[in-house]
Amino acid sequence: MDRLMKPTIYDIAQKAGVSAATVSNVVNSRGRVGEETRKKVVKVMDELHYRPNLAASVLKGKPARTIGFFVPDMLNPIYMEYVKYAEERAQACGFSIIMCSTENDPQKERVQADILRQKNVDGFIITSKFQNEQLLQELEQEGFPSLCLAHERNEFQFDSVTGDDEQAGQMAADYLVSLNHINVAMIAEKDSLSSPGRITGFQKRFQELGKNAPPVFFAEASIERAKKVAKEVIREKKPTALFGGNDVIAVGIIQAARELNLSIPAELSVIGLDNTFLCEIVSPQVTAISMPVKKISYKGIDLLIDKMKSGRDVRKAAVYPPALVERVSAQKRKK
Amino acid sequence: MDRLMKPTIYDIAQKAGVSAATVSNVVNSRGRVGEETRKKVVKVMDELHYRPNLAASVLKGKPARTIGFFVPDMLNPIYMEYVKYAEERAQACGFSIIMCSTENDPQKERVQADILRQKNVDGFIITSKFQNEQLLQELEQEGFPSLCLAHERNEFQFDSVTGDDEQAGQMAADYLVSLNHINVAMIAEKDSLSSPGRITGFQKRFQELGKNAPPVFFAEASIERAKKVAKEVIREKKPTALFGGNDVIAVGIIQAARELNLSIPAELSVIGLDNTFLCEIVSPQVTAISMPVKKISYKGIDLLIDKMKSGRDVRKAAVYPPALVERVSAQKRKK
DNA sequence: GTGAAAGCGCTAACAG
DNA sequence: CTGTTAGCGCTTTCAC
Repeated sequence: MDRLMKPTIYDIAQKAGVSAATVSNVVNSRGRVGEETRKKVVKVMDELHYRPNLAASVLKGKPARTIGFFVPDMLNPIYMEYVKYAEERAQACGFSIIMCSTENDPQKERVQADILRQKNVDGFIITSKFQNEQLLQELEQEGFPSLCLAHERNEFQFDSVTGDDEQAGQMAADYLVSLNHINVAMIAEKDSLSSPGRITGFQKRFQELGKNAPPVFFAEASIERAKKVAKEVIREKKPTALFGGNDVIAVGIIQAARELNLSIPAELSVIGLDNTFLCEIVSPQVTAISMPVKKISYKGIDLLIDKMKSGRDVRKAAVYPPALVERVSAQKRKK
Repeated sequence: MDRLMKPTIYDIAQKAGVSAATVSNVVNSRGRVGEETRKKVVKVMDELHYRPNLAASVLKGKPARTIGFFVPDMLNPIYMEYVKYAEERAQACGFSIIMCSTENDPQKERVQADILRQKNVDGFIITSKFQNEQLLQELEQEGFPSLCLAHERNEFQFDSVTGDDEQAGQMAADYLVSLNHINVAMIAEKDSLSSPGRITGFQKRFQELGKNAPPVFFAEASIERAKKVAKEVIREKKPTALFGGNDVIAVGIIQAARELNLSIPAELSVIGLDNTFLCEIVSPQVTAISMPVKKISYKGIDLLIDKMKSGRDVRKAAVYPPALVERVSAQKRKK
């Protein structure tokens, strides 16, 4: 064996005086190998710093132990959190995560999905509505293991793991009502698959409690945009409380209030949804309905791996309940 | 060809009436292929939705077009920004990024590095001091393409791309001095490889300007920890201005001031370093010395790819100058 | 300009 | 319990 080449199974076999098959068996703890031989082989592998070449076993049809993870925007705190925990869990399960930022561009989605599949990635996790419906259809048809994280696509057979958006909306409503707020509005993220549930839950709950359903306004997922919309809403509706459909929007509301010299929570109560680290960074700190991001990510990885291994074709969907995290951005309405 | 199997070059070759070698040549635009044949082959590839299997070509020794990206903590905004731009650039260059969160654990560093190399990753980008020095030595010895992003390791031969930490510290000093602040302190990140340069630049500049070098205190890289240290410093030193060695620390200072009922910038000026999105989220928005994160990431990817392709062994290091971004957290000292 | 053939490193029957 | 063998899909001389 050339001293510069990485050792192969054959080098190990030769040096240990066994066959390549035996080495392979040792590496994969498969087949019956005598304890003697096993030890010997292990010893040689250590000495030579043997590292199996995954490309070869992948070529033979074994899994690449790699997952493609698609996000529209890596700098959005909510996606960062999903990524973080997904990677954490994947690592624990012996998988790696390839990041793919798509910018919501169907073209990029397609190109990256193709590349990842050339790389024999075992499955995809998709964290926001893919723009490329045709791609989704192909994935479904081929039965390529894919999972929707933090959103659902009922038209497709993909597994999904989400927080309960409707319940989250409901909880926000309950909380605001318990604080005596009547003149309330919601600013929801435009084009988000989470928004409909959150809106429905919020409005329905108000009605169930015998109040008018609060109006809903829309903003894109950026603090800047949300701030702009919030300013308009505040000026026109003069609400005593505002519900941000996600944390980024809640932060936009906070900034709008500041620029309008409205004090929070004295003059305006604000409640967010997701409970990312943003809530603790801004001031005042934001009361929010918390989505169990870590649990969702972990379960997403688990379900996807399960799907890859079992090859099951029945769809699985997990939904986790949100929870209220009280901080200081909302208070009882002053008489 | 089985209708369920992914097509191989042989399937393409057969259907196009040529040999596998020719198909390979077409795929890689290599060798001489007649225009006629080329078109025909391309057509068949399209029809069959042919997607080359990277595992096979990697096995043959071609690059996997994948980079391993190590971060200690994905939720730290500065790393998120580095990842974001690195991925963006890598994508443009036809590479993918595998994320690896190490939590500064030498054991994890080792395990993940081994796994990535089994996966035939072409190179590593390391964003903070690896704890596992032995691993670094091995990488260096084997000439495995690796690059230090946003820090340097002069003991090793790795390429590096950084912002100029010393100059950044200097600029912070200049700015604070220009604002008439004399009673100043710095809170730097403990155990960060960026801190020494930032500290040196900051202190030296004060001395060059004929002032006393401001004292430096240390905090770990978390808002919580920084806040705690900041409170102590404020109580004991009663500074008129505080320099946060990075944005996370600056935010900790802001929160400390708030809890101490000190108004910023009226009673305390604060300046951060890095200029991540955090600076715009907190209030008041933070004046900061900005590191050109995007440029650094882009260059890091470019250098690493260059290194992989050229196999050069001379070390390259790029350093980018910081810039002052004025916001509202610092102002002229009141008489 | 195109094809035949060997082999990258590993796996999985199947023999022995 | 261990070895032989035949590929996985692609690349790359080297003939033709």
